[in-house]
Amino acid sequence: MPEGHTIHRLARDLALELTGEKVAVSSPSGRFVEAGMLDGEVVRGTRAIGKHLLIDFDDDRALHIHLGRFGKLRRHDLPYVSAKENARLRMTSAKATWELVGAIQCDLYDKQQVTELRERVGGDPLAEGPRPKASWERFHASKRAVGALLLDQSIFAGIGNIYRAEILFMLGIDPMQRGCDVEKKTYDKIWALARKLLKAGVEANRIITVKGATARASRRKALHIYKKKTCGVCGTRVVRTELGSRTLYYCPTCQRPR
DNA sequence: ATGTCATGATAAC
DNA sequence: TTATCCTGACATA
Repeated sequence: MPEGHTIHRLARDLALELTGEKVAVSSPSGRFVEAGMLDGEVVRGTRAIGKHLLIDFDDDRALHIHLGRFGKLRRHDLPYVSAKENARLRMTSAKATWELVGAIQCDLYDKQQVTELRERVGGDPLAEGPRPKASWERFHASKRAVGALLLDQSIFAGIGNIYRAEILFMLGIDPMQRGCDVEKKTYDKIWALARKLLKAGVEANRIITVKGATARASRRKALHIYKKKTCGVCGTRVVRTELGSRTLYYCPTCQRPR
């Protein structure tokens, strides 16, 4: 299930099996109407921008996918024969078949739409190079709670609900603190930790934030605070609340207001 | 069989 | 703020 790390990992894995390949593209469910326009075309490459996945074709066209909360892009060995016809997208190269189910978006973008996507989505901690200034500016100008800002994709593209909880806990930040009251130094720490954790997430292909937790660790052992009952550091009962219209878990002792 | 919950985002009020 | 879209796993009955 997808936060930014999942999408970046998919971009990497898909590239291995699709780039330079002529692909058969169809829409078994019929809900990706433009599938036929890509059928038989050659994939030029793949990219992740925050939680958005782009699969590039000729003429600056790109297949744009956003998994939302439920979406999955599943890989199948060849030959793949499906009993179910619920996939919105099926894409087969000489190496594998990939099927898309449950996504919130799957459409064909032209160059202009890709540009608009880039403008709409903010700095991605997993992107190379310096982070965009606009990220801090938006953050610093906001009266909204930090806990809400971490989910704002125009500020931190790729962070989702689990990473939000883990980052705030690991840095001891009160989720209710207003963005405009957060020091630059703290913001920098958030960014750096997001990058580190998301990178680890890409490698493990899952979210692991506890140092030393193995790739097979249970969720309980892999995470600090998300869905926990008590704080592993101080034993305080973890607060479960709603912030930014998502469930937030935090420790009122370790993440005390300041 | 039915209910609940989930790592997301947007349009409409 | 809310309603809505997307699917599946698991719990409960």
